[in-house]
Order: sequence, then C-alpha cells, then structure tokens
Amino acid sequence: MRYSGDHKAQTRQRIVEEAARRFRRDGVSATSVPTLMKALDLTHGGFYAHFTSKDELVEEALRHCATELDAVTPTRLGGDQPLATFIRRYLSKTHRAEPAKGCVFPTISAELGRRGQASPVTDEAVNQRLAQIIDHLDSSQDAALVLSAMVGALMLSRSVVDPELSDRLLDETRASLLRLIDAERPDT
Amino acid sequence: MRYSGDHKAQTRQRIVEEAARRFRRDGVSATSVPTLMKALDLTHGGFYAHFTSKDELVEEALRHCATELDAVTPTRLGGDQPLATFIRRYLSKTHRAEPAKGCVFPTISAELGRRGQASPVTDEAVNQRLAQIIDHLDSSQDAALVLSAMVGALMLSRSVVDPELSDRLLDETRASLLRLIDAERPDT
DNA sequence: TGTACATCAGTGAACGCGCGTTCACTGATGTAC
DNA sequence: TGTACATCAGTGAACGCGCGTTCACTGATGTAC
Repeated sequence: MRYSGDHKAQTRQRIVEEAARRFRRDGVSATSVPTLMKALDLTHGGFYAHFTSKDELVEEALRHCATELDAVTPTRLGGDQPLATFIRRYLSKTHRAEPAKGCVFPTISAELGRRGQASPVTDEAVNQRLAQIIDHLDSSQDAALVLSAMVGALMLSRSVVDPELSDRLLDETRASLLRLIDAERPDT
Repeated sequence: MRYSGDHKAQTRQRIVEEAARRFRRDGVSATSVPTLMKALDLTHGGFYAHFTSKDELVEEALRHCATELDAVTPTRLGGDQPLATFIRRYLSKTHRAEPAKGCVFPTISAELGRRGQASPVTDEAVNQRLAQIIDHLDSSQDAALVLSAMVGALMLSRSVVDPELSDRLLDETRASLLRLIDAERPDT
C-alpha cells in the first residue's frame, strides 16, 4: 500500500509515543518490538522502515519523555506556590497509579544506569532534562534533595506491596517537602 | 561425584550470594541462570538441584539483600550521630561505585514494582525491611523523606552520564539531609 | 583393613520459546501521459 | 477524464541467538559388610 503525505511521519510518531508509554510502564528491555507493533495494529517487520534498531527507538522515546516532562515541570519559580503545586502533583496517587504517563526517572533511571556498560544508548536528552530541572529548582539550596526525594518516594511507593506503606511513603515525603520549602521562604 | 556434609548447602549459598550481587549490578531479568552458574564454575543444569525455578532464587536473593542491609542500617537512633554517619555512608562515592555490594532499593525497586503484575514474586522480605528502616528512622518526623531522598539520589547519581551532575546530586543531597536532621535536633 | 555398592551434586545435550533483525513480497495510491 | 505505471509503507516467513527448564548421565565419595 502506498500512503500519502505525512502518513509515514504519523506512524513513526505513534510508535514513539506507544514506546514511551511502555518503556515507562514495563521497562525498556521488557518491551519487545513485536509486542509494541502489535499494540499499534502493525506487524514487526514494518518497524525497520522507521528505525534502524530498537536502540534508536529508545533514544527517540527518551527524548519524547524528556520533552513531555515540560508539561509537569515548573518552568519558573516565581514564588513557592508553583513549586508546592509541582510537589503535590508529582507525589499524587494519580501519578503513582500511572507510570506510563508520568515522569521517566522513577521508572527507568536504574535500567539506564546499567545500559551504559552494556549498550551505548546515549540518554543525553534525559540527562539534560535532569540538569535543567535542578537548575530551575536551584533558587532553593535544596534542589537536589527535593528532586531526589520526589523520584525516590514515587519509585518506592510503586514497588512496595503493602498499600499502607505505599501511601505513607507518598504522604509523609510530600508533607516533609512542603514543610521544608515553606521554612525556606517564610516571607512569601 | 558425591560430596559430603554441607557441601551442597555451601554451593547453594554461593549461588544466592552471586545472584544477590548480579541482581543489584545488572538487574534481575538481565541476569541469566547459565551466566550466573558459569561465574561460579558450574553448569546451568545443576542449578535445578538447588532451586525449582529462577523465581525461587530471586526471592531468596532478595531475602539475602534485605539481611545484608542490617550491616549498613542504623539499628538504633540514640542520637543523630549514627543517622548522620548512615547518611554519609549511604551517599558516598564508594556506595555509588559498587551497586553490587550496596543497598537493593536504588537498583531493583523499579523492576520489582513491575514484576508484581507479570510474575508473582513475593518480595515480602524487601518490603518488611523497608518498613523496618522507616520505623527505625521514625523518631524523626521526616523518615520517609530521608529514605526517599537517599534512594533517589543514589539511583539518579548512578544513571547520570555527566560526572559533575552525578557528584552534585550526591553531595548536595547529603548536605541538605545533614542540615535537615541537624536542625531537627538542635540540642544534641 | 579391604572391597562392593549406593548415593546424588554436578554435567551437558536438548526442548520450546520469544527476542532483534532481515528480506522478498504486496497492493493501494500518487503521478505521468 | 481515463489508463498504465512507479512508489514504498506495511506484511509475514525466516534467521541465529540466548533464555528457562528438563533429563539421562557420570563418577567421586560415604557407607555396609
């Protein structure tokens, strides 16, 4: 079949978006090319009309995740209200329940840390995004703490079996962070 | 060949320990039974004289990791000195460099969170250990924050490509945490 | 003490399976006339 | 406007590979006599 105009570009985009969802939900190595394509009602062979390898898709999907993050990240820190809102959204039960739509770091950072040795995936985009977030938060001295705690709490709350412990990790970390950033800016 | 006494138990223990190392270094699914056995100068077939399945080994290795944690975890919080020491050790460059010997949470929590759906691995031991740590820290109100931040910072510092950013995550989070727990106990 | 036998930890070929990737192909549609 | 042809996104059988697991086996050593 021949399709016209931007049909191919659209398909490519659908693959990237579905991959970005699945990489976050199931992990990179647990997401196979055949399964991914089937989910889009395509066959696995067609994949290589769009990407030269799975690794190329990984890079592109990570870039997509990093870009998507813009939507959730506070781009300006004009006061602590946006930061507090960011923390509340990040450490929400909605975010915990939907890793596929959420932040990349809690789901695939550990896997990416290992990929470095095995396969040469350049996760430049993700790294840059991480640096950017820290810089944005940097008006506060505790940027690294705030980021690390959010990522850690979300990851742990997802991995824990006991629902009570899971809630506790989420709720207590959120409360502590909000208290912390409030103490830092008592005048606003 | 026939071996006597506790030879079999010793081999089993060697398998568990090597698995615990590799699961943390490479991840659970990236560690194969044949590779694991080869590392111990054994053949893959013999594995099933010790375990009924890889999943059984996963459970046992996680139990092993949880127990090992005792060595690094502050068992008593008689003052903030032990907690401060714990934080310094946890967020050290040594710990960052050696995931195989370190804490389980930063390396396989994300993977375990997903395993829940796919395969029925009961990571009870790991869960209990997590709850215990929080309870130990609980004399401070920020137990969940402290734990989440340490786990998150270590994971992120390992996954990041830029060494400067990696150091920054480790150093700034450590500094923030030490400042935080110091502020909480100004009298000690 | 010396010999015959039973044990069973460990061996390695073989299984079915899904992976990433290749490749000859198909056939609906855009384009040329 | 109508027809012939070229295009190329997507198809699906096939590849080599490593996985988890099975199983008939081996052979050094403990035990019985």
